[in-house]
Amino acid sequence: MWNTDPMSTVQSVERAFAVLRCLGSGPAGVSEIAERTGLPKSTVSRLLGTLVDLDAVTQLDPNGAYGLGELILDLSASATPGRNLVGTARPVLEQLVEQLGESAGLGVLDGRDVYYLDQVNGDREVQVRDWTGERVEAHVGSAGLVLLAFAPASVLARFLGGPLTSFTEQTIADPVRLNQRLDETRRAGFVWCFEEYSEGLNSVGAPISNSSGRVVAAISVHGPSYRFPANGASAAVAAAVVDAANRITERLSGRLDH
Amino acid sequence: MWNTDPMSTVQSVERAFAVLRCLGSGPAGVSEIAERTGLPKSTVSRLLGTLVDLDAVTQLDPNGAYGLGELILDLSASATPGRNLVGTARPVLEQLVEQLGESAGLGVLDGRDVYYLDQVNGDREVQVRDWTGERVEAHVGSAGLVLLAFAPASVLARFLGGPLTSFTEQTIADPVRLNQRLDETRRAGFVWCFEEYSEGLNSVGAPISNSSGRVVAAISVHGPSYRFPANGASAAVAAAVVDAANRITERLSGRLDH
DNA sequence: GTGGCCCGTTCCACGATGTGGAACACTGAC
DNA sequence: GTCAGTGTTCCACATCGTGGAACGGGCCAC
Repeated sequence: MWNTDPMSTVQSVERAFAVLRCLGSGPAGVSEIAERTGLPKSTVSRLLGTLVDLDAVTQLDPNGAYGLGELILDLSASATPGRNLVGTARPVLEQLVEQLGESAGLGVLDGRDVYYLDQVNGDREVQVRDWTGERVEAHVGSAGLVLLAFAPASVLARFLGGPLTSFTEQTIADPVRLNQRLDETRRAGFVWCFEEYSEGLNSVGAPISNSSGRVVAAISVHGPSYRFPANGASAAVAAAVVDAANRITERLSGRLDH
Repeated sequence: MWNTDPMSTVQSVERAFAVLRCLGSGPAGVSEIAERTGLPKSTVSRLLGTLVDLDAVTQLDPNGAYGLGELILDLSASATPGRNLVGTARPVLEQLVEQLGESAGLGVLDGRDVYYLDQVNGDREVQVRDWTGERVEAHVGSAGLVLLAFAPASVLARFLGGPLTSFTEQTIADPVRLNQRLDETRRAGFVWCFEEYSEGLNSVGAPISNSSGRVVAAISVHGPSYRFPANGASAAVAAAVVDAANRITERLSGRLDH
């Protein structure tokens, strides 16, 4: 490894990528990777364990070969120009806001929080403030609930084993009740939140999947509880949000571009 | 981060992937990534620098946003089932061997060496032995020369700045002459080696590109110098090898599968 | 023009983390 | 059963990654 950079680099990261590059040629075992990279077997084994944890690598059979994992495909979907999440979702959010009259946002799961990547605001005088760049605990918002509902079982188990903060009297902070709710969310494909994060704030969220079929983001529409959802309109609103999410999903997988 | 693994993982690698996942949502700057990952800006900057070095990340503008780099696309081409290099190349190598009667191999650049991933052997009594799983310094074989010729300028500069071993009287171990030779190789799209690694061993190599257009491997055909290439046959043999390499290239990009 | 705020980059003392040799468990061939 | 190969795990230790702080640059308001 010839490092001509004036600034030092992180050796462990370089080594991990050396391992990944080996796997880029096809499945390989610990010994072959060790031979090719010049690293000790124990180091390779530990790096592979880390990469498996991250889903960047998958173990093809126990005590056997490793191959590249789903995360690489996930990331590559975004590395393709024109296919990044924020840019793809933006026009769809704009249409949704025009259709429903309320603000719409885009969020991703980040640790125990939803991180809001983008938001398109309605033009009413009373509206939900912009959350772009902010984070909220995942269990108190519709985007977060959707992301939890479709998260891998290990992620969800960890989340439910951690602290659940109550923000209002409506917050569901009991892990058993929350887990049941996530079951329902998975079945319905969307979820409504009624004043669980903040008094007077309602929202509905639906999942966005990438080209591998993994839920990687969620959109939500939120408004003041005194008018959102309008009486009898919650099913239609939810359907519009699910439809918008599905459109983003299809754009991410490239089907609508052909 | 909830690590339920009995064995520890490599924190630096996890952090690097946390950064990559942020960029999976769209371009972002150091401060945003720092906010989202909870890491200090200096750590994020250094990780990004490392990832840029590795081509996993690209800096979209100086003092600005970063995005995912080509390496992710490179890797994803192999993560897609049925698209790994060795499996894709194998049948083409078999046809080539049947056509030319000599052994054909597949190699990748690995440090200063070619690493031979696969080889299909001819059925003659006198043949070149199998090099699968072995490595040879890149400048003494046709596969290695092709890989050097099409390597990024920084990789080539480093290589030429390092020691060049002579194996035979024919070996070109002078960096200036070698560099000229690589120019010619780039123009021709293939290269012949005559007894430069071992007396009595000739070979011809051509590059394989992935779907991003990067040269990621090379194939070579090698035989005993007393019969390979046959008199007046070098151009036809080279053309067959280039044609086979191009077929592999097209299969890797998925065009022939449609 | 100046100052404040933001951005990303670089430095360096130090301790936290990654290391790699060795032991271990498993598998398959003879 | 033995041996040679595989991949996994452990742990003392030293090397490497860290993060606060300084820095330079750009932008905007006054």
